[in-house]
Amino acid sequence: MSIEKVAHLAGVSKATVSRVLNHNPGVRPDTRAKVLAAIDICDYQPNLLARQLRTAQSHMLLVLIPDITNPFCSRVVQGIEAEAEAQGYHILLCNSGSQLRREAAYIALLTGKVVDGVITMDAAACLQELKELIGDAPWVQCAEYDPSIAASSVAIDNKEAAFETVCYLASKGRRRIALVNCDMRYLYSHQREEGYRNALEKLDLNWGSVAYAENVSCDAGSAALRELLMLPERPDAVFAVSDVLAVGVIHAALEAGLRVPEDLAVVGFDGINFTSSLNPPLTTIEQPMNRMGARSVQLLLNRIRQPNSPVVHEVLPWKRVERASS
Amino acid sequence: MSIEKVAHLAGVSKATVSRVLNHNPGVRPDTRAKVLAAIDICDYQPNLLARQLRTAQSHMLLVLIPDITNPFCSRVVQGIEAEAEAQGYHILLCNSGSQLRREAAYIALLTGKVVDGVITMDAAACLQELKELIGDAPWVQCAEYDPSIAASSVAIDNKEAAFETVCYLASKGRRRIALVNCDMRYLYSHQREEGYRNALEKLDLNWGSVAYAENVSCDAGSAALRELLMLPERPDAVFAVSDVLAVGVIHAALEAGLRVPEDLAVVGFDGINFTSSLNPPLTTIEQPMNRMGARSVQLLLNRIRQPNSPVVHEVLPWKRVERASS
DNA sequence: CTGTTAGCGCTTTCAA
DNA sequence: TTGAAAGCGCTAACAG
Repeated sequence: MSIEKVAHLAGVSKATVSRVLNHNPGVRPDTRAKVLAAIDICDYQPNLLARQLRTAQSHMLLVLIPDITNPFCSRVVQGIEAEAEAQGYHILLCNSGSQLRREAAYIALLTGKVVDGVITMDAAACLQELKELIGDAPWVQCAEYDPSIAASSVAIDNKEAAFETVCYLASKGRRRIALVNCDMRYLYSHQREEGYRNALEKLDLNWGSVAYAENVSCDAGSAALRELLMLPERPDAVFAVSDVLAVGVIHAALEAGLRVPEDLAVVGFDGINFTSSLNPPLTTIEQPMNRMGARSVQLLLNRIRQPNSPVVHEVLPWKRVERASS
Repeated sequence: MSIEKVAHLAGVSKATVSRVLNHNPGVRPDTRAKVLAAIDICDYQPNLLARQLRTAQSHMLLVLIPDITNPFCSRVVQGIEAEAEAQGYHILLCNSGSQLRREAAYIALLTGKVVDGVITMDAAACLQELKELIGDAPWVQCAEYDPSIAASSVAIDNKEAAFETVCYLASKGRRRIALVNCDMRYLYSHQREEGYRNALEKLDLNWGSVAYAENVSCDAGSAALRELLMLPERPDAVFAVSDVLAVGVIHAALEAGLRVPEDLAVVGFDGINFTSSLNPPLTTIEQPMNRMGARSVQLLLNRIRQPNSPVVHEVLPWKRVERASS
């Protein structure tokens, strides 16, 4: 089932079979027909490895994600996959848990020519180490990026989104607005906290408080709220930097006998699917997850096709989705 | 940076470099040292494509999933990925949306030797078509399988789980137990419905009703409940074949002014993460998602390493997790 | 329009 | 213990 057998069967040379396979013009119709018939008759499947080795491109993209079970990540991956497929590329997934050892194993595939480029979603704090491994292979940083690294990025304006969210809550009459943040390895946690603080200042709100969740899970969100509820003056609104945390916040609030939104307004971040089916439905800042993924692929392919195309830092729009929780 | 350059630099032959690379015994220590030094000096990275072509194995596994944003799927993928990595394999992800065209493009990588085997999570109804494409390449069916296909499978006993769940609800005093099912392309939807009906019969419950959700989403779950609430006699319990549907059921129930569980008990299926942070927390039938993924990898590797090892249909245990919704 | 030939970079006999 | 040489299956000059 190699190209040579097909050539024999069709009574032509390997080169001609190759031409037919690659839709090369300049093959006489009847020759083409002979070849096609031979291919059909022996159910020939080209060995893609050999082709990739020869052409020095694999049409595969590596995607490094900290946690595929995080709904935000999986939606972005969906966008990546769809766009990659549309452009004739396949994706190789590494669910890294942000463990450098696992990532290194996958990045060896990059240097080993098994993939043509890489998209990362790792926390900004890991990016310098990744830089060491990736070198200057084609690379796009998605959602999280390190401004000092010369690789393109796709993200939203987190500072602005956070600023506007606090203003929104204030406009609803809230005066004690707390932030539920996660750990500071993420660029977004810095940026959203900065937006939060700027807004408090701008609005002359003298009450402010930040609780840090141990990780991005519902339980950690609940724990963060319980912490806030122990304050001498309780918050009347919570802005959580992720929907998953917000789910935990609402859960703990109801458990503590508070009404949402009457006693405590809650706003989340990301716009993952099921938040509209919570009780109450969650107000959130929606990120264009599919588009972030798709755009990352486009920038990466630009880079792959024209290695010295400029690095770009793309900022995509976000959107507030108002629901009953605020 | 080819193996040849390294050989030159070290003053040995390509073969020797290859031996060192593959930790082949029978290389004199000082020769090895020379080679290692040369590798280091020119920062050599082996071309994995060439190696794969030569050895005729890629150490890559293809994973076909209908929807990566479905939390059940992403948890299984997590298990697959972890086990694959532990065994020195990488995974290539196809988020197919159950579109045969997309799957075919990925399966070409199987026949094209880019991957060594495939794990599918597609609905049973698609499996015969996939069989055509996959032929007799190493294949494991995960969660969904077609008993008539000669490929191994990993799943739970859905009929039993559904049967027991209805008995459990009945033991809590429920008498009008409805089923919220999804479309019947899935094997599990048949099996769980069968278990449900068997239990009604066994328990002499003469009230029974099934609502079919259009797809596996919260909204579809809500719609299904609304349908059930229009019945002359309303259910006092709902068993949903997926947690995502159950979230929608609870949402619609509360919206309709019902109390959960007082007026309506709700049980879900799968055991995805955030259901314990709902209000009320969801009772569910937990599937061993990580383990299902991991076991699939093991069976697949058995098959890859010993092509005529027997086909096995593995049945894993499930577990009821009782929470406040029932 | 088609065939011949030379590799892509690696592993693996077979000899020495 | 090491080297020479063949070849995995394909594509891409270069001739004809």
